[in-house]
Amino acid sequence: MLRKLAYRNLPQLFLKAREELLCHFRPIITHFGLTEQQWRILRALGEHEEMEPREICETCHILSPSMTGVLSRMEEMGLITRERMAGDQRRVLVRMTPKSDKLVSELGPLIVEQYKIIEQSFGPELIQQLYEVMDKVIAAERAPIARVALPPKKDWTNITG
Amino acid sequence: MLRKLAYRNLPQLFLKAREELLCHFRPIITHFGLTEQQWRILRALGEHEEMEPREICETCHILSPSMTGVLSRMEEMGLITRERMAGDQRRVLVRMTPKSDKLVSELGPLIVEQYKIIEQSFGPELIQQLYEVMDKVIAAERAPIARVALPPKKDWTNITG
DNA sequence: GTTGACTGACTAATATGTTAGTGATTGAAT
DNA sequence: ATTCAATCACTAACATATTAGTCAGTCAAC
Repeated sequence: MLRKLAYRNLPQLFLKAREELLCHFRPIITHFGLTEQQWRILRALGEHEEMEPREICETCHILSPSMTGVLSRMEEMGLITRERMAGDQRRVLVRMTPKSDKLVSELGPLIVEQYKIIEQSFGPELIQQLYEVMDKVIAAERAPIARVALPPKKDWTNITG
Repeated sequence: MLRKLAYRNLPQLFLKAREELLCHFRPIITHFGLTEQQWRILRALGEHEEMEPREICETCHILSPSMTGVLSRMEEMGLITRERMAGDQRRVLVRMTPKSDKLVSELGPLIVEQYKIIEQSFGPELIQQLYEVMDKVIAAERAPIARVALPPKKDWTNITG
C-alpha cells in the first residue's frame, strides 16, 4: 500500500538546496586542506580575535562533542591555539595562529569571489530572498512551537509484523 | 587583524534553519526508534513500493557508502528486505516489510500533524515561500556555475607561520 | 569469445553528528 | 566551611558523511 504524505519533506529540501550551494565552495575549501567545519571555525575566529569553545559551537552550529575533536586536530595542524582562562579553569580561549591568519587572508577572497559568481548565476534577487527567508525561519525559533502528542512508546525492534 | 567577509555564510544559515525545522520532528522520529535517515528512506519507500539503492541515495540525499550501512541496519531491524535483481546481478531491490508498513502508518500522520502546527506558527505564507525559494535554488543546479580560479596548491600542514 | 569501458554495490579510513554521561570547577545558599 | 546545583569541556558509543578505491557483473565493440 502506497502512503504519500500531504507535505513535501521540507528538511530534506533544505539539505538538497544547501548541498547545491556548498558544492560550489567545497573545492575551494578542500584545496587548502580544510574541512567545511574547520573553515566555519576559522571564518568565525577571523571576526572575533578570541572565542571560547561553546561560543564557537553556537556560532558555527557544531555540537560540543564534535568540537573537541575538531579543535584538537586544528591545534595539531597549527591552525589554532587553546589556552585555559586564568579566572575560570573550566573555560578555554581559542585563537588563530599566524599560519591560519595567512590562510584565511588567501582563502577568504576566493570565497567572496565565488559568492559573486553564484549571485550572478542565481540572480541577486534570489540571494536576497534566501537571506530573508532563512532569517524568518531562524527568527521563528523564538516563538515556542507545540508538539504533537506521542502515543505510548512501543519497542518496534521486537515486533515481527 | 579582523577579517570580515562581504557575504554572510549562506550554507551555514541553511544549516541553522534546517535544524530549527528538524528539531520539531526529531522527537517524533526517535520516539519510534528511528534515525532521521531511516525515516527519510521509509518515507520514500512508502511512496514507491520498491526501490534500488542508488534511487534511494538520490531521493533521500544519502551518499552510497552511508547507504550500505543504513540499509544493513534496517534489514537487521526487520524494516526492509533486500533482494538481488534476476536480470542484473549487480542491482538490488529494496522493499518495506509489514512491520515498517505498520510503523509508517502510525508515524506518518504524526509528521503531518506537526507540519500543520508549524504552518500555523510560521504562517502559511512563510511555508509557501520556503518551498518556492528551495525549488529555485535546486532548479539553479541545471545552469552550470563557474568556479573561481584556484592558486597553486600549498601544503599548509608544514607551514609554520 | 575476449577485451575494455562502464555500472552498481560495497569496503576502508577518517571526520563529524548525535545522545548520554563523566569529572573538575565554580558560585550561591546554607 | 560545607553543601548543592549549575557550568563547561571532555569522553564514550554509535550512526552517518566524505573521499577514495575495490570487485563482480554487464554490455558493446572488436
